[in-house]
Amino acid sequence: MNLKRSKQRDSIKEFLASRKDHPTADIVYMNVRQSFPNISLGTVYRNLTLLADIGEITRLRVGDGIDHFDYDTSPHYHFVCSMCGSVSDLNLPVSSKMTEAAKEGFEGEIEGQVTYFYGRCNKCIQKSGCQSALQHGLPD
Amino acid sequence: MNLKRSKQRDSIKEFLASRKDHPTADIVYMNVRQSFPNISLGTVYRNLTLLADIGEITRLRVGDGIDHFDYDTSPHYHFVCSMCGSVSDLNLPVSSKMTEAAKEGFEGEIEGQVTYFYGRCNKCIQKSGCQSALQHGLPD
DNA sequence: TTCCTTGCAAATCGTTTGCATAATG
DNA sequence: CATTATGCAAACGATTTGCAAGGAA
Repeated sequence: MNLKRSKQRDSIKEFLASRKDHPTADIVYMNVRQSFPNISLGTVYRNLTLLADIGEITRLRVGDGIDHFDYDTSPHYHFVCSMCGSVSDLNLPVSSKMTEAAKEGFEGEIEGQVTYFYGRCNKCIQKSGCQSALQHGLPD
Repeated sequence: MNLKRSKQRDSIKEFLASRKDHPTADIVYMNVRQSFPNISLGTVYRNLTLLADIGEITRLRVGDGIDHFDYDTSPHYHFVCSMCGSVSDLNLPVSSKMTEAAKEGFEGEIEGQVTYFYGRCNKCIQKSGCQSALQHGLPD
């Protein structure tokens, strides 16, 4: 399976690299369309999946049913706002202690763990004088 | 929002209580259908959502894009097999240390965290012999 | 010229919802 | 009786896929 460069894929990578939040496929689509008005959603999905498969980006599944994508593939934790759904990086050292602990007495191979934190982001706290009914599908 | 008992809902709860794995809506549907041949998938979804909302069961989102449901609402960790997709309980004490650590220096409210472990379950290890890392998101 | 990539549209998958009818309290 | 729950089917949103045409090596 040999890769051939494409301007669309380059543009998708470039856009992702420019953002510190973690855009969804649709956000990527809307933005890349400004440089490539004819690009299709399918192409965006195909490239995001491909880039994730070869390890150039990370696919984030944070429980809202929508995939988010992160240009930063180094291990770090994420925070998900239950009100607005925004995803951001957390400044918290990554520890493998829990994974190690989980291996104890488990008959099977534990390769890793997924952890994300949820709550209310700063912006939503400040807005919250007015009550927002919009809840995301995160466990309470 | 008053509840009225229904045989279908009882049956769904009963089925869920009988399983230590964490069935999807479809699995619940297929099984409950043996007692209620006319039950619809919609009813199963409606009841699972309702039960999760009132806290009688837990909705599990483990990154496979399919919701799993757990009759056990007490806090505990889960293991997801990357090969067969099965979800099982882990015998690992729940700690809030990570959540506490995450709150440090974060401008926003962290309410909790979601953690699950992944790898290969015992059954899949025995079936797969030597070929190990091949199935893991690598391009074909 | 090979075969990877694209745009487009249709298809898929899990889940939700509108509606008329049935069941519950 | 006033509501809530159901079965059915259609609608939904996110993602994938088949195909013919375009583009890179």
